[in-house]
Order: sequence, then structure tokens, then C-alpha cells
Amino acid sequence: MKPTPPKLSQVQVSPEDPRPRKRRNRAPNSGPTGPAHWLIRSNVSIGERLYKKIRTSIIELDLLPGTPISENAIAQLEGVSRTPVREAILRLAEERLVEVVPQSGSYVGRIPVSALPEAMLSRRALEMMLIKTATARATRDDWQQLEAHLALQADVACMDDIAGFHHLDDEFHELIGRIAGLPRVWEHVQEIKVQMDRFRRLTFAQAGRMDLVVREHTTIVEELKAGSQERAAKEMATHLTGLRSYIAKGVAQNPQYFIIDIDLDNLPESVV
Amino acid sequence: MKPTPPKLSQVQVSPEDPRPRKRRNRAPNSGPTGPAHWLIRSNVSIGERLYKKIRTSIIELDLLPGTPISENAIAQLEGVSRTPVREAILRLAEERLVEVVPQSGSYVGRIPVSALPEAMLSRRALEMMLIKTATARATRDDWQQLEAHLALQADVACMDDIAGFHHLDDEFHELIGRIAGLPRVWEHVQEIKVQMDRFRRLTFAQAGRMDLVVREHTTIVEELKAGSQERAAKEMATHLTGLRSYIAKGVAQNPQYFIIDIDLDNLPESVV
DNA sequence: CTGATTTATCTTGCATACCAGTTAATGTGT
DNA sequence: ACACATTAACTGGTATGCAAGATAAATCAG
Repeated sequence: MKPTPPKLSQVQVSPEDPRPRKRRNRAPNSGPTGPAHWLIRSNVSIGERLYKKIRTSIIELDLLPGTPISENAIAQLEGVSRTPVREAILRLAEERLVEVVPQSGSYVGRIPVSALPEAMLSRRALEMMLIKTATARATRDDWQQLEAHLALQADVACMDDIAGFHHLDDEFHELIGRIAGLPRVWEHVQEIKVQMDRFRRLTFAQAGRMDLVVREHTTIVEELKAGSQERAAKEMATHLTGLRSYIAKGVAQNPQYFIIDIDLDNLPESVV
Repeated sequence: MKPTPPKLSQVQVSPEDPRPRKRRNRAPNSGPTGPAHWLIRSNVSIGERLYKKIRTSIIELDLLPGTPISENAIAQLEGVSRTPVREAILRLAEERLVEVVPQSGSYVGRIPVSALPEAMLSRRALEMMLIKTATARATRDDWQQLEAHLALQADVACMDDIAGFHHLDDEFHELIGRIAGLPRVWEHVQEIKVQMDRFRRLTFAQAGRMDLVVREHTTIVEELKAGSQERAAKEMATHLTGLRSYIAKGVAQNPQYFIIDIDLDNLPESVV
């Protein structure tokens, strides 16, 4: 198959190398220079693609918590080698979406219960800051974008398109982050709320609640337009509070999907 | 060493395999089960070790932003193969501590300027929530721990041990997170503030400010003991605000260390 | 039939090899 | 001298193979 020529290079040639190189090495590590900024290559490596694909499968519960996943199996299924698969798995393990047990197996990460109330509180704190800042900075153009988005939400809510509505919900909060001039904060919120999202999908169908969400969004936008930071923040807090009372019940129904690392009867209190 | 039996397995045997296996395969993927929880192995893989080592070097500025780093060079230096090195580099690239340019080279990540004000605002929002919650929940035992830590801080501040003081500073904020019953939130804050820490080390020596920090910490603890959530939060905000006015100057001094992705003359405002 | 032991076959961790693409020293033509 | 094509030596992305540990089926001892 492979001729495998005698490849003794790779090793560093000694200074007295009898065969003087015709071409000199290229300048090695000549101090801090940074990458050539004029060419930013697109990162569409196999590993990146697999990461996004598996991540979506986990978040949307195509893969239930605790399901064994095998690097080999995925590699065969996708027709690639284990290397990019492993790259994706390791990234997912870092955000606790996958649990890797060395020499034994990997599993879709169970939801750490302690992450749920903390994520809710963190998200609320950050998004209250975002809505205050957005209220202070929003232009009339921003108002229009927000209202157009609200109309879109109402449309999709009518059609009972849960997945589509979930996407729009994220987009709405992202828009507020952009208006606040703090888009990275929304990215952090997204990382924080991953386990919350999985919990929600596991426990309630969330159908019928879409109208309520649109109403709350509408109220938030109204307060934003009125320029009242505190009231807008209060509405945002109302919009994001909750969940806490559902945790104990949700965990009790399907304990195999969770890592119960805190006392379910004594969940962290919320202080607004 | 090892007889290495004819290992033609690995491939899936066809159903009509003339040599029926004496041992059957072990049950494959029999539904969600989760890992064997009774044995939690320590994760001291080479990749993990390298990740922490390189990360520390970057954060503590042993490696300046923009410095080229080579997977091969590190692998040789550490006496391991490229695989675990690559694993570490990829993790670092995710938190923007390394910039990877495919087929060209990798570099210590330059500091994205836009991350600085956003990190400060996020941290402030989260830590204000933490101190309020901690104030509400703290027991007399917690008070003692806090005061003991303040004494420790004062000691180290006297000795001009900057690195040690930085560590204690982090520990103080971590303690507040624990008292609030929300330790994961502090972990998130740590991720958020990485670029801020690098900026600080790049621009000011921070010497002489240690006494001020200890005084501010002391004030915060006093308000916590008094049980006044709002005042404690206000002191925390004061403690964490700042930096903004230094950004433009710091970037101007060493522009090669930064990714200037926002308008330096129009940094995001702070809304408390 | 029950419980301990063996063993085939899994798993992930790491090493190695190869590839395509980038880069910069070099050679060459003008 | 200077512009330009050439090309050796690098880069990170991927494929593959082996090793050590874990696990459950198969086997054996009682």
C-alpha cells in the first residue's frame, strides 16, 4: 500500500551535517509578531463541524443524558478517523455536555442539578444589566428592530413552532445585548444557560407558554422605550425568574438524567 | 514483549463467520445508563497537565501576546507527542488565549480590547449579586473566615508579594461565592476575567495598590456583617469599577499586544 | 445452581505518519 | 539593483496503530 520511504528527516541535523542545506531554515520564532492579520482563514475543519453537530444533538435531546457515545462508532458513522471526533468530544467534555471516563467510555453528560439555580441567577443578573444598558443607549432604529422582532415572535407563536420559537427567543435576547453594545455578554449567557435549556426540554413541553413569553417580551420593550431602566430590569427579572420550583419535581421524575450534587430541598435562594 | 495474537478483529465479523466467537461481544450501547459513578478516576492526563502549564504561562505573561507557539516545539520540549499538546492548544484557543491559523501557525492570543469593558461589567454584575446573597446568608462562622482572610491579606500586602496577593485576592472573592452558596458563579467570573487579568499585568505593576484593595475588602466585609445588602453591593461595585480609563492608554503603549476590535474613543458605558 | 475467575473485546490516551497548504530564503531573468 | 518564479522547510489537520485499563460474557470450582 504505502512505500514509506526512509524518512530520517524530522530529526534535527547536527551542525557538522556533511550535506549542507541548499535552502536555509525559515526564520524561527523571531519574537512576538502575531498572525498575518490580512488573511483570516475560515475554520471549517471536520472537528469543528462534528462539535457543532454533536452539541446540537445533545442540547436538543436527540441524545439523552447518560447515553453512551463511542468515539469509534461516531468516526465510522461519519466516515472520518477518530482524531477529529475525539477533538469534538473533548470540547464537549469541557462544558460538561459529555462525561469521559478514561479507558472505559464516554457518556452524554447528565445535568448537574447545582448548575440550574446558579445559571438562572447568573443569567438574571447579566440580563438585567444588559436591559438597563440597552434602555440607556437604544435609538429609534433599535426600537423599530425590537418591535419588528416582537411581531415575528407573535407570528411563530401562533404556528406552535416550538423549535422555531425557541430560536427566536434567543435572538431577542441577543438583540438586546447588541443594543446594549455588549454582544459578548450574551455569548457568555448562552454558555451559562446550556444546562437550563436541557432541563426545560426534559421537563415541560413548553407549549402554550409561548404567548406568555411574547407578552413579557412586549412589556420589556415598552419599558425600554419609556426609558425606565429600573422597570425594564424588573420586567426582565420577572421574565427570567421561575424554574426553581420545578427543579425538585423534574429531577424526581427522571433522576437518571441528573447529577444530584446539592440538596434538592434546600436550593439556593434568589436575591434580587 | 507481547505475543500480539493475529488481531484481525476490529472489523465487524460477517454473520456467516466460519469461526464462531467463543466469547460474545459485550452488550453494546444498551440505552442511557451513565458512567459507573462509584469510581471516579483522577484526570491527570498529559494533555490536562500541559493545558494548565501553558495557560499559566500565558496568563502570567511568561508568553507575551502574539508570540508564535509551535505544537512540534512544545512536544519536543516536553518529551511527548503532538497529540496531547494539540489537545491543550485547542482548549486554549477556545478561550481565546491562543490564535490558531490553519496550515500556518499558532500564536499566543492577543487581547481582544472589546472583551475588557464587557468583562468588567459582567464581573461587576455577577459579584454584586454574590455579595448581596452572601450578606443574606452569612453565618457568624462565615464572618470569622472572612476576617481571618482579611488579616492574611494585610500580612501579604506588607510583604509586597504581588503574585501571592493576587492569589489571595481571587481567594477572597471565591470565599464570597461559597458563602453565597453559588460557587459555580465564581468559576464563571474567573473565565470572564482572564483577559482583564492579562491586561492588568501588561499595563500597571499594581504595586502600592494592595493596601487600597485590602481597605476596600474590609469595607465590604463590614457592610456584609451589618447585613446591608445594597451598601455591600455598592462597595463591591466601587471595588470592581475602574480599568475603563486605562484601556486606551494601555493599548496605545503596546498596540501589538491587542486586537483592536472596538472604537477606543467610545468604549461601552457603565450602567450600575 | 451459585460465586469466583478467566478472557475476549471493548474503551480512551498517546505516538507516529502523512498530507495539503503556507512561508520565506533562494535563484534567476531582466 | 530589482521583480518574480522556485522550492525547501515549516505549519496544523487528519488517519492509523498500539498500549493500558475496564468490563461483561464465558468458564470453572464448589
